[in-house]
Amino acid sequence: MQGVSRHGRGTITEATVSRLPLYLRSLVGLAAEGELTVSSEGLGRAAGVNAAKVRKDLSYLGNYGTRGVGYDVEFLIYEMSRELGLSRERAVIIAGAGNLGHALANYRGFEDRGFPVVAFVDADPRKVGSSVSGVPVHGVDELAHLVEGRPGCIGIVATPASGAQSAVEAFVDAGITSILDFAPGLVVVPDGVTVRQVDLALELQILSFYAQRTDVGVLESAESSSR
Amino acid sequence: MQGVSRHGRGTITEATVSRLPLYLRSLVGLAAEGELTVSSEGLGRAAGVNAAKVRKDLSYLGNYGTRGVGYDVEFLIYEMSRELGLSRERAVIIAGAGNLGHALANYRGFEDRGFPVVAFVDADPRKVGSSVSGVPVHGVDELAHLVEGRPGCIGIVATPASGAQSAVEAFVDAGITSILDFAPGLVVVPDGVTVRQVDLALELQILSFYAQRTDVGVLESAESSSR
DNA sequence: TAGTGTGAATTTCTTCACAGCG
DNA sequence: CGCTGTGAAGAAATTCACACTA
Repeated sequence: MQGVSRHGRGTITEATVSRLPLYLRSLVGLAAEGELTVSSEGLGRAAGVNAAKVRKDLSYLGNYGTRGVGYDVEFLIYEMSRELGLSRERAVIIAGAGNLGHALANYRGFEDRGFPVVAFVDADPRKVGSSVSGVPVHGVDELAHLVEGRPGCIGIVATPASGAQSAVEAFVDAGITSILDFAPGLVVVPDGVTVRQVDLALELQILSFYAQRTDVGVLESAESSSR
Repeated sequence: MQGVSRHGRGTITEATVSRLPLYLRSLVGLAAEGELTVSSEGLGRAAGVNAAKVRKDLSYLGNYGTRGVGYDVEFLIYEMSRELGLSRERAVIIAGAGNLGHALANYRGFEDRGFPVVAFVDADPRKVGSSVSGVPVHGVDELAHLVEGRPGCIGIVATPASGAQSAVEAFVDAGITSILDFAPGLVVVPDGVTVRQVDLALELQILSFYAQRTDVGVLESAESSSR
């Protein structure tokens, strides 16, 4: 992909965008420790990223550093939050009030970071009207109404795989353009809609690949001491 | 990173490794629909990847295709499973028997895809000895014993952020080298240990960035019909 | 003929290295 | 001097395009 065009200077690439939240997380930590400024070196150490990359990434946001000193922690938090669209809260609506949905609704980390879970929607009429950890369960037909007055809210798909495509379509029809999808399988969306998929079993399979290499290494080292 | 060296032909790159499970998922779906062979075009469509990339990725595994025909679905499933180290089950141990841990233990998708959740470990002595959805909760000190006789098993960190580093260390000390980490924050591991981090709030922040671009577009299109 | 396998071209991402500023 | 900001170099990943073959 070719980078995301922007208001200010040139473009921010995908790779950079996906690291900004990482920096933000680290900066908040540094601020909590009372640090007033931080160098690219220091921020890199905190975020697990090398210093040159930090500088290049931050340079996309503007010239916020001071040569010989570093970056002002609070100021950078402010600018980065703005860039990430975190200046205001974004409501989260979860499709699928099952196990995973419950866990997500209970997860404090969302609300804490400005993403309050405001509602479930579920296709099962028996669940509609109930409420889970204080979050009400609505019918899918109420989605448009839920989105109203909550511009820029985010949808989470926590349905079984079979329900994912229709959940996504319901979100899109209701005007939601940012979706986090936990269901395995391909979903098709129109242009202008962003979907990020988190497939947990798929993560385990990737780990399995690397684990196997270790397995082999262990077996090998029983015979020789090869790497 | 520089690619993962291999037994057979050259190397498989990181990017390719992370797509293999995607192909596998699609192939299993195709097999269930009774497809016997599939072209790179068809597999790409099913996996959401372009055909040239599919061919290049698969060529790392070997010359498994037939010109003019495509790939044998069952055979490719077999070879890919082997490559991913899925020929045998890999037990999963979850650190942290909280909300998220519960949801993960209940998630059928793990067991179904060859990753049975065999145990929790938790630092809270009040939880030790109990069991959640049929999965027993052990003390951290029992970890080494749990890993014994389960080579190549995988650890999942589902603790609060504050407990993540020590959970990871406990896993590593017990001989686990593949870890899926749901806690936000940097964890440090020795060489030879693979950690994949899934930070849910971070995913939402990335979505927020793209959502903001849409927001702006909406505001703009109230004045002009740009875009 | 349809579709693989792969060199070569292209694009994207990372890292280097250093001029220049506070 | 210390550290940013950035061109330029390098590496990795993607895409093109086509020779080749079952």
